[in-house]
Amino acid sequence: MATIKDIAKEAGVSVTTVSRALNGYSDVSAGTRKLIEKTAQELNYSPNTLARSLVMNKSRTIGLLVSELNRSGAKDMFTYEVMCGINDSAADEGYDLVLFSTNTVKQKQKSYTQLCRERQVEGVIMQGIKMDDPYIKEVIESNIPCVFVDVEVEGENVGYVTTDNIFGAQIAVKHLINLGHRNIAMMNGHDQAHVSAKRRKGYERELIEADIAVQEEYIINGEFLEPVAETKAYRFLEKNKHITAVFCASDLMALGVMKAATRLGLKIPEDLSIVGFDNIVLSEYTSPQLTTIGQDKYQMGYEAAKMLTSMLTNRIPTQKIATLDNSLIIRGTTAPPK
Amino acid sequence: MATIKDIAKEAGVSVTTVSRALNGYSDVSAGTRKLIEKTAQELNYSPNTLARSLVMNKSRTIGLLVSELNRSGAKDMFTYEVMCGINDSAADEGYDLVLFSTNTVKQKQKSYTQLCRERQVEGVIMQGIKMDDPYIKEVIESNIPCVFVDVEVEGENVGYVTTDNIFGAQIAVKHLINLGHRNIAMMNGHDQAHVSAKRRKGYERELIEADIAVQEEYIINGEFLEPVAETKAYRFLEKNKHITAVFCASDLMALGVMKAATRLGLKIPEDLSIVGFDNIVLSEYTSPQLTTIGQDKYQMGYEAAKMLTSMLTNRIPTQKIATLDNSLIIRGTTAPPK
DNA sequence: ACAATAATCCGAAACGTTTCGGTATTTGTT
DNA sequence: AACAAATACCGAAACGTTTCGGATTATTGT
Repeated sequence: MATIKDIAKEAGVSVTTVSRALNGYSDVSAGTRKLIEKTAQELNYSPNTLARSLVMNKSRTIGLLVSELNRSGAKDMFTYEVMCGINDSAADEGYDLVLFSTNTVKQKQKSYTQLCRERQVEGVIMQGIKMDDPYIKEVIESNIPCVFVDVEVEGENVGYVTTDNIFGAQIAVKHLINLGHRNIAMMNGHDQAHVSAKRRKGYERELIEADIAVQEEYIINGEFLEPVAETKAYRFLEKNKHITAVFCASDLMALGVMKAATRLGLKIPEDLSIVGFDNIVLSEYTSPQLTTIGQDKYQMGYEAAKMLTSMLTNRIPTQKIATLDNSLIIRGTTAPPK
Repeated sequence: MATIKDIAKEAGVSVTTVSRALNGYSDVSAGTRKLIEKTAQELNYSPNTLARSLVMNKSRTIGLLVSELNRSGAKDMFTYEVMCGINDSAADEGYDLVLFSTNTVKQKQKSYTQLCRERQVEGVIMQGIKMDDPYIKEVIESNIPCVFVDVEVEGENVGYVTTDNIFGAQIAVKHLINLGHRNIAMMNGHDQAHVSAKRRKGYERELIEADIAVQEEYIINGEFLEPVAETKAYRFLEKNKHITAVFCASDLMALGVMKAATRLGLKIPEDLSIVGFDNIVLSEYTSPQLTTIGQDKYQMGYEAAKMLTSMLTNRIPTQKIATLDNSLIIRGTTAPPK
């Protein structure tokens, strides 16, 4: 509980000098600096960041806003891995991380700007937020720097990091086409996810390139949820026996499709090929192992935090978009059609 | 950026009155309160928590110290799920959460007390820390309230939440014995984990109860890591063909054992029964699905945060130990021996 | 009508820092 | 020797809040 005052008194100097000595300013002699450092050590001093932040108007804190940070995120470890990256990067740059967990209820009570100002964060990273979330508009209007993960929003102080979702979807579908598939369905996420639109575009683009007609009814909305995907896939596959492959916008939904296929007595990959998206941990443990599009979630988090901190420190305009690579990981759920 | 001063000026009252009005004190008339609230609204005021914390000497912030918050935690979602519980509970009580991620390198540079004081946290929750971690001693000595997850440490301001690890291990082993197994090995975690000692004790106790001799060489150290468990299990099972079951101190290690068994041509569960511990998400996706001891990780987190906040608010001594239930989840990796 | 009490309000200090502007001392220059 | 410049230090204000003690006015009981 020793303060800078205590040190000043003990060392017989002013608080100004203590502050300047401890912060490495040049206008303090080597002798007094040594003395001050010694007494600081003795008194077991550690600075009060609150006071510092207050006067400097800089908290060196960034907010991490995860929409619905909850157990359902436990299956795809997406959130967690991104968070690890953010955490490491923030630590590297000397920023603290404070967790904002909101849900729709809380959002109604408190505006985004209020939330940020109350907790005095310098910037925020947003993850898992839907495109129609009211916070997005607020973020763009506010002058608090923000970077989104997997939502393509831009603005004066707003950037995002994502992977090339169109490309990812294209290589997934191309893989299926190369294997000889022609009747390829898509299990997409809900409409309000940015990645859904992109992945769908990639799917369609690749089909057109191979001269395969895009059939609206082959695109199913699985809401990014495993059970929903399973139910929808069951009904769909039951009716559409000619479908030989399905591209899923997420691994989790792919798991649902696999379950549905199994229930229908379809052998994977002989009767039905499946490719997912995300390369979640689980995808290696299904049998057969899931063919999927891999993206480096940790790196996404790392880049997001890096972008934000650079926005915070530089006045020169920072790169506000980062598109990371993704790649096809061929495993056991894809094979030529019979 | 409106402050309490701006409101005072605008409303024509003193800052004292504004503060007291906004904080619901009684010595302000209904009229002025209305006025102040209105102008606060108009100026889009939000309080500066830094200033508040500084003067009140309360930050309403709790630190979450996760040792090595990194990608390796991605497989068992343990950390993540506990965190969700902590987060929810902290939010319920009106506390903010700041992430401390440390590793052994950083710990050498900065003491625990320094870390806490710098970030002005009122208390901390520790997770995934080893028994020989130097921070533990510091925690007990310091007067900063702390609760551990899965480490049984007690002190004036220190509590912990865990599940009944001895009991869990006992019901796991009892299940194997009831199936008819007699030669049961144990894949334990590293010595520095508190849960290792407990689970081992449960294992031994149950064997003794069934009049089976405890063989030291049947207890293997898999370091809580899947690849280590796999290697060790391979060597062990190769030499000890009479072993018909192995109890693992974690699901992750159980996965390793399963892989080793498969490589040795052992059929699960016909040739080898396996039971894990934790009930991680993955355990449902192996084939066959893993029989394991389930514990509610979310609840552990929730209880931990609840305990901490109650320590923080009450001066009356709080319950400092919480032991949660766990239960046997029978799935596909256990069967009678041939 | 008068004191006692209640109801409202406010000034100023405090929390622990940083930093602007300034002063005193020493050194360097001619 | 006189002056400029560099060096080492410090006082006080500022950041935005809370809160103690007091001050002013209105209400009450007799």
